[in-house]
Amino acid sequence: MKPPSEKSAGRRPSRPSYEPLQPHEVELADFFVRMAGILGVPRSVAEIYALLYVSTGPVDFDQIQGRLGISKGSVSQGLKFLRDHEMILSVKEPGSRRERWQPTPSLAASLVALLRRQVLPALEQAQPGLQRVLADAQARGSQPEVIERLSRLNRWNSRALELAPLLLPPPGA
Amino acid sequence: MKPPSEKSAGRRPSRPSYEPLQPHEVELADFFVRMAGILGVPRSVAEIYALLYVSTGPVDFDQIQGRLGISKGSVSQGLKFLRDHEMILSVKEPGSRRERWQPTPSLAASLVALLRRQVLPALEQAQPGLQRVLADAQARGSQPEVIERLSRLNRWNSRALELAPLLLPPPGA
DNA sequence: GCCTAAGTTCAAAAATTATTGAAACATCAG
DNA sequence: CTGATGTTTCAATAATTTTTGAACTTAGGC
Repeated sequence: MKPPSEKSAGRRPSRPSYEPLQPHEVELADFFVRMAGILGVPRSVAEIYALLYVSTGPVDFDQIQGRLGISKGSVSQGLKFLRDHEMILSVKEPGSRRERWQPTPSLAASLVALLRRQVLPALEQAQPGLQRVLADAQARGSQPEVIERLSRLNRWNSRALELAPLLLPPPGA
Repeated sequence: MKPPSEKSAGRRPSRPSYEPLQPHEVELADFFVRMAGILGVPRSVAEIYALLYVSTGPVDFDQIQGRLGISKGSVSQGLKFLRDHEMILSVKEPGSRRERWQPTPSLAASLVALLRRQVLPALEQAQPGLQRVLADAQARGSQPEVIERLSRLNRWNSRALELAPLLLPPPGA
């Protein structure tokens, strides 16, 4: 069933070959890839997460690279992304420099952190601009309909910013 | 204030020139572009929407093209997208074939429709696959931790599908 | 019924985004 | 310390997405 080119003897595999994803793993990866796509997260990142998610224990760098068949660079960047968004954790074995990765306990929390990072800065940065746009429209006596639209947009933005800390509590809260 | 190359006489402008966006309009467009980016909606589409959103009355094809300085093709595709997602409405003047566009009353509803179209199909399509992944993991006796993760994912997916019609009511409801 | 203004289509070009891989860097076991 | 292992960096390339524009279609005014 498995190709016979694994190891020549009962020796430590100096460059172990890794199995490609099993069908059931591919299925899950596809799901994550698709969901990630909606948020603009690259395929390779979603695949890495999926692999950790279905894996029984923590997975190390080389396993990720080998099983997914992607480059070192991609693995490194992917792990960085997932780390930055607090979606994975590393566990270190004693006498080894190697890090092994596993998903954080709550996928929900991870997604929230992800959204937070994308949406909040946009809302914050937009705030003064939106107010100016509204003031502008009022000053130039635009149609009430337009004023109304812009007011509503401003109210939403403010409310979103107020609610944000409640719904999407930052890491240290 | 305005450039003197507008029209040579009091004649009908055979190819009218359109003003580029005003600073306050640019500001709003930037906001929409950024938000749209999060959902993977192209810049030109967001710009078109922003233009309609700040404009006092319905805007026609040529005005959109002229003021945004983009191609016919982009305008056509952008309007198609916005139409398909029920984000804009056309009003037609009598004796003219020309359509004039304005945003639908509720931006919120528009966004909901947009999300619905992206997320729901993914959830629906994933359903059987996710169940299979879980069954698979159980059959092969994976670690309880993995089983637990996959179960939770399944429960979420199901719940999301149940809730979807309530939170994101389809057009005819 | 024509004929033309209004809009659509879609293949090619441009722009953007993701991935690779080789070189640089960092760390720690010995 | 030092050397090899493990990881990151980043310029170059590949893949993908968006935009363009010219050819085509359609609708409706005359």
